[in-house]
Amino acid sequence: MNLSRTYCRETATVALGTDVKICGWLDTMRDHGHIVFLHLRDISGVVQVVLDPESLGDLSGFKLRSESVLIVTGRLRNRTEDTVNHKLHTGKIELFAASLEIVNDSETPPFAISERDGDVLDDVDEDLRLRYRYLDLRRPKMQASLIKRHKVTKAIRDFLSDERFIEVETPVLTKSTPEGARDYLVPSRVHHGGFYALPQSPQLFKQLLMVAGLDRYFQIARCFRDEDLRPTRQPEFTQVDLETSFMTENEIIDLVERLLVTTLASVGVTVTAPFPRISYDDAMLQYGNDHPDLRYDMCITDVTHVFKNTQYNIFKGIIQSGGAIRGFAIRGQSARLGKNILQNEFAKNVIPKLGGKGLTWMKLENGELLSNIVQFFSKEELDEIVSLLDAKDGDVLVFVADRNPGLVSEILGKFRLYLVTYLALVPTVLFAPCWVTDFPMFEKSDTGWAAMHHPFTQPSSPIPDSPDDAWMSSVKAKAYDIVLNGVEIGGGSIRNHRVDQQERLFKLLGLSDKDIDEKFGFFLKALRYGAPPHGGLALGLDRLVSMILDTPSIRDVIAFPKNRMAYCPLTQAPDHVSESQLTDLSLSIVPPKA
RNA sequence: GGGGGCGUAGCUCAGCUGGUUAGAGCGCCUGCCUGUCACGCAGGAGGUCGAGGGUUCGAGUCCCUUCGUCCCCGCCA
Repeated sequence: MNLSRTYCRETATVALGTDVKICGWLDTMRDHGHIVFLHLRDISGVVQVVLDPESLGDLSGFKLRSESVLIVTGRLRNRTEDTVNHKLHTGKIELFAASLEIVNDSETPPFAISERDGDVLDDVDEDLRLRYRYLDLRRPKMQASLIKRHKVTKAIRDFLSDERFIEVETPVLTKSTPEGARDYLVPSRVHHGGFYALPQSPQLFKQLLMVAGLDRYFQIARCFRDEDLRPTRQPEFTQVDLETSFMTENEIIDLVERLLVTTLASVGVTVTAPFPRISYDDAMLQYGNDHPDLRYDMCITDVTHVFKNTQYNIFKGIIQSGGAIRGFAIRGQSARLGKNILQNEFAKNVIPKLGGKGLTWMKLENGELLSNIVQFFSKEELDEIVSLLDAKDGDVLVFVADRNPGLVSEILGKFRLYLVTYLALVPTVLFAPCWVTDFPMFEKSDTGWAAMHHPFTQPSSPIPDSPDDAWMSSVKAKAYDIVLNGVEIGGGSIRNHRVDQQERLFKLLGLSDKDIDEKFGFFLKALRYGAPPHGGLALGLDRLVSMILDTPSIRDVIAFPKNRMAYCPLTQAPDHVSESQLTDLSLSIVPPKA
């Protein structure tokens, strides 16, 4: 029989009585002595194979072990009604084996690969999974993740290609530039003492492509940053990097919204454009951070003015010293949040850990505000609070007051997210994207002013000849972040296409003429040759896919990730290199400082 | 860089205020079994309790050091 291969899952749709050949791994086996049932697994799924001495002879000749590689031919037949497996896609049929070839044996794997009855085996130690990643990736769940990632990537490529974007590769060996994250460095053999840097992003190259007139560029680009890792951070990660000429901030936002709507739809996730837009200032006030999770309400409201003339001394003192009072409503949780929890757990325990001094809480029941301190407030004050927070019976109102207004929102923002977990709140929608806009252009650092987004971003107004601190601290950037479910999944900006503005900006950021020339001379030169207005954005592909699949870490959507220590347990990289390699590079290893 | 959790059989874990020979489930090995699908039944192997040191008559358990790993903060234009 010279049969072509059929994938396991597809045997369900092949006509009964057909002879087929399937290839894959031995998933599970049920040996009844004179008859053997086994599940054969390939990337498509699982199908039951029947081994019967009638057709195969003495079965004891087969050394069958889990994860052995088998090629089986035979005839597809119906199962009898009482032997149908409803949990299996191919559960109505089975393959009656005519031949069985054990193509390769397998040692007993260190952890289970079969998902059998839908078992999820994610609780195996991650280090072990990474050490045997090729086995981990054999698990159907992990394969499904990589397949979904592929679909997302393909949808992105298709969409952008249809929108006249051109995919261009940029160098991985490039030049180290100041600011930003720590670079990964690659020593040069040919250029004694010289180092390449791996790109933190293709930022400068994509801008040069705009100068080149490519008009619309994109790349599924690997980026590298040598910083400490997190569940959402790997030393190398993938960005959907794009840049356009002659487009405004609004046009880019619209384009990226359509990109995300289309891409997410391709994997069954629905989001509707336009996405809400929140200014940086509003986000900081209402959610306490610049990446608000809009799946939940509990929006923070400033109520400072309500208590201008309050008799409550704590509030009075804080207002008099320039502080703020803010709060939010926890909807319909009055019954679950007793006085004991609110006072002894939240006010005395949780809020102090978040950096707050205390928590004022009130419950609205039968149209009346109840709390341990309600008697200190006037009826007008209480009525106004109810109105401002749109409080209803069953709501719990919580307030934090502090002399530092920024801290108030920060604490409440953290408390809000704490409550989501504590109360196991159900999100109003599964996927809640939003834009955060109007970022400050600059932020204070230890050494002076730093660019909040990056030093190629255009300020919302031209840089004056000699800007003062008031201008520096108030000017906004033409920068925008895209946030999904409280995670920043991308960000971008309109860039400086005018060389005078870009030079001025570098100087404001404290770069010397020499630094500017050495690090960015080539780039500034390019801007002098007819650089068009341009701007773009980069999306974190790993984060996006991780959110779609709701995995705890982006490691789960990367085929071969590094562990928390930026180490690869599979290949054992990084590793020492030979003396001769070091000699070629004129390097020597200095012992670490004690 | 700071803080926290974890480390006991191949895997996931239990092991109390320190006390005989360290257990369970799954997996693995052997045998039996003709309709199972988390097959079943009978038997078996498998442990330097991460490592080193200390306290103690006695340490998986307490203390110190160290290694590994995960999480939070710093950091991440």
